[in-house]
Amino acid sequence: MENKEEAPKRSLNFIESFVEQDLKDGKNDGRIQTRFPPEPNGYLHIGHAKAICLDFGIAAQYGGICNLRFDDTNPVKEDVEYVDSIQEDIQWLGYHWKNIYYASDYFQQLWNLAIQFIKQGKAYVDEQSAETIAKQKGTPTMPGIESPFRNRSIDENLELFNKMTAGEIPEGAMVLRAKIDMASSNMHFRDPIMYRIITSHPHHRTGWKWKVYPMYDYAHGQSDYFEGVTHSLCTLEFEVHRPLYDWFIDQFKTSDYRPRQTEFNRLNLTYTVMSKRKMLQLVQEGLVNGWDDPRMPTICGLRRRGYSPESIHSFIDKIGYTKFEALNDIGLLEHAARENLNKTATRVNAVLDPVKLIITNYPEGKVELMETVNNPEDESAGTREIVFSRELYIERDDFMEEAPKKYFRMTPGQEVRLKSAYIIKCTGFKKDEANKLIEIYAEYDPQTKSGMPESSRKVKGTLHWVSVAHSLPAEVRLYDRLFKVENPSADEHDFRDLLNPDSLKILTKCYVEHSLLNSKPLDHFQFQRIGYFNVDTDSTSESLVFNRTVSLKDSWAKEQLK
RNA sequence: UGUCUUAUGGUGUAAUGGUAGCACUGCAGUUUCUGGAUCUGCCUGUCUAGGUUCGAAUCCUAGUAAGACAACCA
Repeated sequence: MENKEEAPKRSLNFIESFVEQDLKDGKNDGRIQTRFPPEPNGYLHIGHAKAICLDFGIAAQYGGICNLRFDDTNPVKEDVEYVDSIQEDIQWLGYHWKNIYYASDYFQQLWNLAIQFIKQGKAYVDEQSAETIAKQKGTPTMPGIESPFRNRSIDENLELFNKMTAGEIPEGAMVLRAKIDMASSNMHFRDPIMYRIITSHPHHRTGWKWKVYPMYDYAHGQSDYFEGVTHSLCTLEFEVHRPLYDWFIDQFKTSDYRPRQTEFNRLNLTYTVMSKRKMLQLVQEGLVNGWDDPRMPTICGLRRRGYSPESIHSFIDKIGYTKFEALNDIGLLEHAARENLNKTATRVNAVLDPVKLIITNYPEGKVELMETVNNPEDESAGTREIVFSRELYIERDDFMEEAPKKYFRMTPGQEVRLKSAYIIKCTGFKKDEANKLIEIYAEYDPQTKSGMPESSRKVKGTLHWVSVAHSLPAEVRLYDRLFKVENPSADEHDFRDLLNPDSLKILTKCYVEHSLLNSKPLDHFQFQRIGYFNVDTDSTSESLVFNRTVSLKDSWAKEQLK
């Protein structure tokens, strides 16, 4: 008899439930197809990662496909620069699209369909100004009024739309509008604009070919339809667009197939901003050092900061998908990073704020190779050797002239362990005229080398260290949250006034162990007792630069706050 | 004086009419050659009022609060 333990059933989120129900109902011949539809007008951020995980994840989970489709219907804002970075970021996250499409692939098809709308009396050319059209639109609580051009003849509409298309009409002079209902309680039904004229900018793919460009509401749903998308997943703010999404498709669909739009909550993170506009401002005004500044919530920023794709997945998995507009604690993202890096990062020694420690009874000129484990959480990571000598650097924080009772580190008369080396006892120290500590003295016990029986002696504190003569100088960049307040977007002040002045501290006089000489940009490490760090893209073997991804939890720091 | 949507511990999220659970945070302890990690325990919750039901976080009604919608942006 097998005693099979029932697999713990992970509960489905509401979108998975919809998909499973659709599958059960046999909709769309049992096909599952999604798409990730970024506009190539900016860099992807962690909010997009949430959408990416859902779009690609649902497809993978239910044996469907997910395409990447660039929603490139506004040449004024879009650029190939973004097309490339978006692809790179998606791949870095570990996803593979079935096809790459562009909304611009459908320009002709969309245009043909627009002609059909005109011929059916469902669209008309309006030649009022943008201001007039806006005014006539009414407000959410007041109905709009109809355009005087609303009822012109089909022939006239056809002729004018052709002129628009041919570039004979100046930008802004005319638009094509769907003829729906100016009194609808849904603003989007008040004769939405389908096409506008843009002659001032070339499109990044079609050049100067088109003079008219479709608007989102018309282009997006129809592109979904043309592609065979079954589940069109987007964020909550598109909820009010859904009836229009459905309306357009109802006007021309010829079979049972139809894409279904479902909205989920977007990702909001504490202590940061996620809006493209604000991020662009931070970059353009030099408040951060570019889109990939490790403090930015962009995918490239997180990558450079040292977040792994796994930790991002894990984070997104933890926050879930609902219809509740939440504000997620960035602490959870940091937790996900620690959880992942704890299992994977090689432990190394780095001293960020060095002070010299001299082992007075250790022979001058002698060196020993000490074996140390690369990762106690992963035996397969193996061991390596590090160099021990008479003169070491330790952390300035790890010494106190007069220490409180709970201080387990170096203080005169107290024993500490040097990680992977010897137990030592502090015998003295030296200060300069300015009363600044410059040297610490200690004696080692030769019988306590790691691995020897005496080394199992109980010692409260263990310190990390590097050998003065064998360590490498390095620059270390310490990052903290970008903003001082939890929710900068909800604050009454300008978000730029809320930036955390201490979000970046650059330490230039650090020493790291010699093995880091061979490290490559983006390699992850744990600097023992300090935190998780990775090699910055600025780093070279002549001049090492590390970024702090996230600190280790520090219960001593907490203790001190009491 | 509109339409749509949402409301479960400090935060996020489950429970699909039947014991309100999980994760993060916090606190206490265990353990440790990282004051890390591990392990254990604890604190804290169904917006309000009615109704339906043997039974409601869940269904209904009404409130309250929050969000979205009035770009020739997506």
